[in-house]
Amino acid sequence: MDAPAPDRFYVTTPIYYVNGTPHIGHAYTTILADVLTRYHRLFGRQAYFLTGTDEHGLKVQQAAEAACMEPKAYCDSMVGNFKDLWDRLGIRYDRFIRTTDDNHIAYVHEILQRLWDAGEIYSSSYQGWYCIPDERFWTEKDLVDGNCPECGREVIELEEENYFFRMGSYGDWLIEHIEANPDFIFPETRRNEVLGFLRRGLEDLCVSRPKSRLIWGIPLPFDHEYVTYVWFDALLNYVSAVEEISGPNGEDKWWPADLHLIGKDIITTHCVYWPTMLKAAGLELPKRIAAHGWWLVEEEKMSKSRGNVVKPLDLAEQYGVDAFRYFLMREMTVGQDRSFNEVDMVQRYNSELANDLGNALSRVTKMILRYRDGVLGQPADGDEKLEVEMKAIASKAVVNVPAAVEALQINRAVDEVMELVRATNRYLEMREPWQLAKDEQKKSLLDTTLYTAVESLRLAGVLLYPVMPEKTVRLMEQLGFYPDMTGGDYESLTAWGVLEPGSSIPGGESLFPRIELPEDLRD
RNA sequence: GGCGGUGUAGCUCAGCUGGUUAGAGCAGGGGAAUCAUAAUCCCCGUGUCCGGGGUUCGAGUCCCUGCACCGCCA
Repeated sequence: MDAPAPDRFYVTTPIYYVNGTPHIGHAYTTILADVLTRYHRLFGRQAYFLTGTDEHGLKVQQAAEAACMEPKAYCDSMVGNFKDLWDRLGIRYDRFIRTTDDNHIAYVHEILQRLWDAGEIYSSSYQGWYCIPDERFWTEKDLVDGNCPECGREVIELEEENYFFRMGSYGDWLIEHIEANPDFIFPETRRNEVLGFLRRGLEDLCVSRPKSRLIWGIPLPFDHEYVTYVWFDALLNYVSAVEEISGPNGEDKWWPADLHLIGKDIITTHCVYWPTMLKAAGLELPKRIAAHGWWLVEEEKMSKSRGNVVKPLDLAEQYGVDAFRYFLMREMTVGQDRSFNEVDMVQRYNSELANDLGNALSRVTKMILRYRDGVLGQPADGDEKLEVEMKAIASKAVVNVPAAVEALQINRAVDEVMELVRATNRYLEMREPWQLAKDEQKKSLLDTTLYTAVESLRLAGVLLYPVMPEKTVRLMEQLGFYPDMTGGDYESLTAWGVLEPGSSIPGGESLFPRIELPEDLRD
């Protein structure tokens, strides 16, 4: 599917179960979506970023009961946990969908009715072994010593009428689709897993729950004694959210999504259930589904001085949101697992953000202030070797960053920028502007040097903006550059020589002050 | 047990369709410089590229096999 880069980018996160407590996994997925959205806007595309909460299901029903609340009111009280966190993490989504939203419910009804009318859903009886605490059916052969294979607890035999979606009839079609579209599932290892799963044969999917077992759900439009299976409800959010803004004639069309970001735990629902549902409903399939890995959080040593276990999200408060975002994007290869710990984060911060980037900005702005009264000088016309090299490295980053982002290699994109930053420090050592400043004859070369360094850092700021939206804006401001980063004209933003000679370079406070590693983490 | 993946410097990892003396960042050692956030820059690696076979003029890179770890399924 080598389609040309679309001018629109629609990205989704999973909708998070409203009953849960947000943790680093949620934060990572959502930050990644935010970063991708900002990158695509920077590249000149329109972008739409959807996240939200999944609010139906037995656990919510029970938690609400325990709290003596109506389920919806309970959800209302919980949803802020996510929204507040996203605000604190600098995340700007375009829509926060809740599966209890009226228009979502209406859309789920519409699709269910369509599938029912088309004979894609049928009624049948189902017999199996049911684990009450896990809300799951098992077949006879699943059972371990007659108990639930997942939790080991007792199961009861249950037979009930239910509604089934003819998912099994789409197995071959889906295999063909995945084979014909190598990018459909990312990374490849997950793609192989899904293919392996499908080749073992696909069964129909139970899409209903009798109200005797579950009340808190979307009623089936054709049988009010049942509610919709939560996943069937939840998955449809990706379409329902943008369906309502598509305009009367679909002129503002966002579906199909360009990218569903998911964790590796929900691959089957997204890579099997979801495409077959869409196919049966006559809707287009998402362009790509990317499953990322986990942040493995080590059990931090309990320490007297700290008193309790450090949670990753606390580090965002402690060291700054942008530093936290930087670390997550910098360290994680999308698709793989990664361990998270504070020492690594502090070291990465100090070495790359404080020593390399922050210090480069500091030395350059202070030299301009000191040698040139804060005014950017005129670079020489003719390019000498060092300047030619500097520009080549910069334009390499300008080219490689979009390619890396496109390939979901955010860590590589960041590395490209850091190479530019390191090259800037190297360049300064070669030119030694502090020596040039001592000699009136070398005034012109001094100006050229400072200008070249400023432009390099400005570009680094532009290219890192999606990862660190707040810090990079301050970086650019310190260089007297005040672009509108919400839209984006990539070419003009990243063109060499955007800053006018004679413009003032305000400088400012240290962007990334060095961090002292807390006592109890040193060794 | 079946399918898939991974195994490269102390650490984290790059190495596309096989081709010059196997690379980067970090950490470590030495030096230079002093504009800067005691930051920066330069120099320093005899690594069994997991082991063993094989294909090839030539393999970290392909094939077979063994081991270890991981994932999905059972």
